[in-house]
Amino acid sequence: MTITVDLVLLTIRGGQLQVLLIRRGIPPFEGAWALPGGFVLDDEDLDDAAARELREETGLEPRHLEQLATYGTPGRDPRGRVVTVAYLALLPDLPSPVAGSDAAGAAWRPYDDVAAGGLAFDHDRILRDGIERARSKLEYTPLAAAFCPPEFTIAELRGVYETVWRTRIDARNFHRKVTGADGFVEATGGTAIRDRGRPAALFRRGPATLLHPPLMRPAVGNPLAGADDIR
Amino acid sequence: MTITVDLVLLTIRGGQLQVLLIRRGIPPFEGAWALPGGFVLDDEDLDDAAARELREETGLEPRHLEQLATYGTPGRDPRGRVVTVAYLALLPDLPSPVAGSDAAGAAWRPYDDVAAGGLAFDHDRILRDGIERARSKLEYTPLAAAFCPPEFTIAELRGVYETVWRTRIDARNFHRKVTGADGFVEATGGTAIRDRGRPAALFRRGPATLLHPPLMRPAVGNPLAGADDIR
DNA sequence: TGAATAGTGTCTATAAGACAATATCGG
DNA sequence: CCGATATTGTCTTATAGACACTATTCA
Repeated sequence: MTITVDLVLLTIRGGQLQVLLIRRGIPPFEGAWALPGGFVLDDEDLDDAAARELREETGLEPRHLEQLATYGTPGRDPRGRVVTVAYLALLPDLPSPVAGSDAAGAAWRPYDDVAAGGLAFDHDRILRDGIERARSKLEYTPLAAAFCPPEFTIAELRGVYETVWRTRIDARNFHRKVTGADGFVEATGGTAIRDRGRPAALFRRGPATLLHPPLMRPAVGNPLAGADDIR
Repeated sequence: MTITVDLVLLTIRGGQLQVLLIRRGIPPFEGAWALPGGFVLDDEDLDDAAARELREETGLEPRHLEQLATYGTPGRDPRGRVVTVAYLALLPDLPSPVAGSDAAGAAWRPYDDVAAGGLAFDHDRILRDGIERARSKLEYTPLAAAFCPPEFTIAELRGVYETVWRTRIDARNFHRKVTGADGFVEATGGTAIRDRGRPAALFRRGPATLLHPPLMRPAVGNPLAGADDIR
């Protein structure tokens, strides 16, 4: 059997959640969009393979990279039995769209434009699982900062939540909650004027890795949503 | 490369969290304890392979079986490059310890006796990850019922939390919270006398798959615990 | 000054946790 | 009745969310 890694690379650009996709130049699924990925080398750890792919596609060192899940349904790749280990990475808005990419057809695509389906292989499902992982991890980890540059304002951090969760959050309560949560963010002392209005204090990510208590997104209508038993 | 599945099978017996282990009869790690597992067949989905192993080891149909993570560090198996997809299953206390097992040396072992280490391959780490997954999923899913028989009392459900979390929970507040959470448990109408005292009402698992709000274990001292970035 | 954004204070509804009180069994 | 466990109720405190208010900038 063959082992590959596939990457769900997410960022926020222009107020939209975007995902890095590659336009396939060869069959199968020629011309279709796919998640970036590649083969795991013979003597390479899975995490290292994912980090290497990330470097090759974006020219970036991993900031947050975590294993998502593994997909191995027979027939998912028409060329033969391929098991893929999917990884999720969250990136700040990059200066150049895809710096240093070795894939000619790489592009950031708004998730909303892609969510309807049409990706190669089983990448629609992998992408959906990655989005859901990101959404839920914002609740109980300080991961939202991974979408931000090293120094950011509370309003920018709030924008991450609003974009990923597709909700509107009260700026004042959010400010109190985030600055009050132990180890979530640390003031740098600096300030910045992002738009009009009073300058905002700058923060960097704090040392916490878990939020107690979590920042909860509003309850999701019915309590039966989100089944995640055996796939 | 070779693909295997390994199972972290957890149950609660005698007030202890226990894990199903197999004593290895052949090298490598001959004589050591290991997680049950086996090869993924050429035309078999990963989830199906895990379910098949579960049946072979316990004679049971899966009640709760979920993918845990995938481990593929070169050298983790001295025989060659083997990538293993680990699964987590939660089982009620079984009548016969390991009914229908095809592995002669299978046994339930208290997690506390095994947590110190000594398992074959990288199974110490896989087991630890499985335990942590179970602990955290009790918070925001109704999964604790997977440790119980089809009908159970609230006190038994509370015992699951107390055992897995190693905490003591106020029986009265727990009762109110669990019976009040929408879709967590449903009264069957029956009652049962488990020990001395007033008979307890029997419940079965409800339709909810997520708890809103979650049942939180007490905050874990420092906020830096629980890192789970790239491994 | 006025518009705009940042940040603080206050109030209220809700939930969590402590714990009293009542219910129902076996002996 | 007594001891034990189940279940309900009450009280206190903490937190979430709504929203008034103040602060600081640019135009």
